[in-house]
Amino acid sequence: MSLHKASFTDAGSRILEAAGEIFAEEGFRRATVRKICARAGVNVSLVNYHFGDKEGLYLAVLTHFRQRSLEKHPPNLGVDESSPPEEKLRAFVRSFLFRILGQGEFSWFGKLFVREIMEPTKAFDVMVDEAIRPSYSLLMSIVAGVVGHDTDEFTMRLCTASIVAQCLYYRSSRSVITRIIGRDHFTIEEIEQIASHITRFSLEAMRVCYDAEKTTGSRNREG
Amino acid sequence: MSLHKASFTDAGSRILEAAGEIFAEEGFRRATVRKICARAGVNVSLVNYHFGDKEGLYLAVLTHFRQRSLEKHPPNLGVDESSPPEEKLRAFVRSFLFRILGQGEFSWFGKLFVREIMEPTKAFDVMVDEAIRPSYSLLMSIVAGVVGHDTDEFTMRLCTASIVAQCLYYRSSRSVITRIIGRDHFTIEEIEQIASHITRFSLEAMRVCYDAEKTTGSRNREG
DNA sequence: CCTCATTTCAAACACATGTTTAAAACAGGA
DNA sequence: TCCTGTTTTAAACATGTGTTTGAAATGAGG
Repeated sequence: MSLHKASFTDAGSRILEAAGEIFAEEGFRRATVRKICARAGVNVSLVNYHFGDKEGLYLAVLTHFRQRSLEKHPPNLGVDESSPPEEKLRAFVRSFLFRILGQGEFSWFGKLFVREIMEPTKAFDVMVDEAIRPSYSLLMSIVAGVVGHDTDEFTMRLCTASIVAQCLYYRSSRSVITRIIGRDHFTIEEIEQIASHITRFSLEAMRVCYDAEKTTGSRNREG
Repeated sequence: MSLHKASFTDAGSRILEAAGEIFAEEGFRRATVRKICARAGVNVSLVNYHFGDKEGLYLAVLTHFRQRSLEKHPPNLGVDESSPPEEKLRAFVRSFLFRILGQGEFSWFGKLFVREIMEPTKAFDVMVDEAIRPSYSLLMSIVAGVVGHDTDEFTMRLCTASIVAQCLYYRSSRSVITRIIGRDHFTIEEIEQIASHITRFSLEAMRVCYDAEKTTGSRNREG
């Protein structure tokens, strides 16, 4: 309160707040500075005064809301280094889904994360270094724990891709999901269900497909 | 030849050809009629003369290239109604991937298909009726064949989503894939490998997760 | 060769949108 | 109160882009 809310009273912060929501909702290109400033209740020229240009504002939004997202949904909440890979995978998928499917400011960075993958902007390099590559690395290490660290890299990449793909789908393809369920957002229970499905689906697939193929039964099968 | 190539000598058809490529590459919004007309080598005003407006051109492109795509990569090539669901799934995934990852005019509709899901335009309704819903229905019937027709609909939707998601990923997330493999297109061999992975991954996942669940009867979705 | 409908073109128009500008409002200190 | 630097504002500006327009080119029929 003392810092977060109070800091959103001056123009720069109000713009940041409005921009976070609108960029997340409509993407960098579709979002107009006029709409952002209208929502912030300030004059259009203030984004140039405070952030240089529209792109500067976008970068400021990214760095500002990254913290919020990660501190709310840490990528491995509730697990430690010694946890079995099944637990780690479940934690990863859950955290990832809540970060991109949640509502409010804690989800804005996640939504921008997905947007940047689907339609990169000039901030793509920054996003890769700060968020995309770390996420993929973490997931790939979890995958390695499931299929065995001696599995060839190409196979691990395919598995990692399959898991990320399933998560991204529920955000990037929400147009067709909206058609089916009639809403454009998920309840917490639905997100949990989706997380469970993706975890279980992927875990069993990896075990049967790749783990078994190598050592044929030497690996653990709990869960 | 008599019809296809010859028809691309007049202005309208040259525009259609150029628009197919540019819309597929850049999407409806980013694509400019000036760029399309420049590539077609005609005056800007001709898209309005022949197609009414930019949107009319887009619709014409969709209906025109849909045939091309489907006749080149039929959704169940090489299988018939009596084939086992595994074969059907493999055929579906292969066909789907080639339609969206291939090169040249046969892939343009597939790429527009993906774009329309990621960022719908006014043509979304048409796309849903003519392509998206048929694809999902076909895949869901295949899924039903794998997990059993008495599986509850929600579970089948989750599995269908997991499969579609993996396919869409390789088109919609090509920005990060390009970062990894250094190219922005796939060879035929790579597409075949991806198709094999997705098929096997999904098949085993569905068998272990849900087919088994039915026979043992007790497994359920936990939180 | 002339006529007229169709097609094509260069130019202009309309509008949205990012940015700049010059003046006004404001805030803190002497 | 006055001064000065900062912040905010309304208006104008620059540019990209879809569309329209009026004239020129084209081509089939007589």
